[in-house]
Amino acid sequence: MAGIDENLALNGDWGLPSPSPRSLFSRLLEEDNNNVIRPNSEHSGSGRTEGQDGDSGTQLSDTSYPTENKWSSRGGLVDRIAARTGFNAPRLNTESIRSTELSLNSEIQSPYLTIPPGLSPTTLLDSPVFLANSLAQPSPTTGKFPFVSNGNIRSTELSSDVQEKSKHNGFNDIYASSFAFKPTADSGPSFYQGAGRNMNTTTLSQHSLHGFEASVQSQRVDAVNVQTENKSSLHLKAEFSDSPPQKDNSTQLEEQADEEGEQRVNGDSLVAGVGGTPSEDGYNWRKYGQKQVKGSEYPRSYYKCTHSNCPVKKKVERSHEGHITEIIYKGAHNHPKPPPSRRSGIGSTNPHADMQVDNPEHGEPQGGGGGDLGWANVQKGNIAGAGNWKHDNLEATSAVNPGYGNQSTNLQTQNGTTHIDSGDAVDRSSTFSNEEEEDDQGTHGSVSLGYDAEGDESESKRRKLESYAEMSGATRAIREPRVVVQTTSEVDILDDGYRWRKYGQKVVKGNPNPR
DNA sequence: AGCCTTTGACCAGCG
DNA sequence: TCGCTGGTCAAAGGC
Repeated sequence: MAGIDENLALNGDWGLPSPSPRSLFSRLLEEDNNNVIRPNSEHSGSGRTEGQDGDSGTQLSDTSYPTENKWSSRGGLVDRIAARTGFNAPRLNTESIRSTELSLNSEIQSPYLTIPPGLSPTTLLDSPVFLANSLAQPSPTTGKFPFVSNGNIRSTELSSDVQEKSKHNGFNDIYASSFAFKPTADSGPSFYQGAGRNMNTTTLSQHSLHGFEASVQSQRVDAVNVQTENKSSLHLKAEFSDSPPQKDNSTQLEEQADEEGEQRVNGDSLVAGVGGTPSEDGYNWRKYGQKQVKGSEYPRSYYKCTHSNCPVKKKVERSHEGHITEIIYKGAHNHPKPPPSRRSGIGSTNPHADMQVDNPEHGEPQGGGGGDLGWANVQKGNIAGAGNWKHDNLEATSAVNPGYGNQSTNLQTQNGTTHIDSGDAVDRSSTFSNEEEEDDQGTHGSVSLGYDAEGDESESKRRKLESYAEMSGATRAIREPRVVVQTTSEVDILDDGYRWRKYGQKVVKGNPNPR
């Protein structure tokens, strides 16, 4: 939506804006700002922190040179846009991170991303995107998990919470350690390791979202995709923190494949678990249909929550291998999670379940809402929304849990990269990905997911799938230590808490995207 | 016996 | 109006 337009505008940035119109730029910038803000304002009203906005504004004013201005003010945004459009996403300097990280954590050594102290997960969270998300609702995507029931979680809170909770929640780990991809993983790792395939996305219910709808659509991550809704956050955590993207361990991979999770880990995961098996996400699902969807490589399964009167449905696409490539949740549960005991054993084994259970709140959000029935998809969701899915509701695809709240987020991590898409209508999605993905996702990125979706759901899916496939494939193996953050929206992650000024752009050989 | 999955058919929306 | 596509229904069968 607006985001897209904005993006477009931003895109213009990539190219040199015609010099002529400073005013034009400024205007664009302003618009962008507005847009950026908008999402928040629109959705939640909470938008970014004033500071950010204000800053941007100042910068804008400052920018006498269009290009610089843009960058200065929105470098991040631009990048994001670029990312969306397919341009490279800004990269985080992992080196610095590593160093710091290393000092902190020996394990983190992995070439993968680690978030340096300077960059705290918090900052990331704080990033506009996250903020939005946070504002919106806690979601894995946002990085804010619904630890807080309401979801009004601020990055700061999150960060703090995360840290504190990290122990409890994988999610925390994610942030905290987060983004540190360890090759080894170990431990938890299974999540990641796997390689993930993709996870799913979860969507936040926008309605709930105040503003942010972050939906992440499917992300394919080699490493892991995590889609989570509120609850799913847990999954995310696990994935992130735990999973070393690369790793792969075949077993892990498989597990991951299940990725989703944590649940899967034990259970079957994703497939079975999250998506497939209902229970894995803590809820009981009944499959009521399966169909090959055009544009989708894999058949889509339709599930309904077996709880009486619970309107929640989910669509799960699984690869032949059984890995879930995409999960879309529709609606919010209007009931607490059933005891794990039930079938799949999900409960018992599933961390998710536990988590969820533990965090009823998470679940509830939606529920509270009573659920919104609408699909919250970021991916397709809104966009599609027009079509199949309702706007109001977000369609979220989450690999993990659809829990209550419609929040959905997808985290995809590819081998080394993690994509986080949050798709709100607005876009607050950010993706961390390897370059490879960038391409695809760039366009797609969170953007693609949500936004792209606007254009084509199918495409977004395809992209996802493709990327996914790619990820799983060779790409995975090849990881670069670097982390690319793609932000779909202006607001996004670029804002890593730091302000960036673009001081140059160059086409690098071998890289279609200007650097 | 109950629940779930499978699968073909039906329906609705959209171009 | 037709065709395409996605979502849902419901019978049959399995666990």
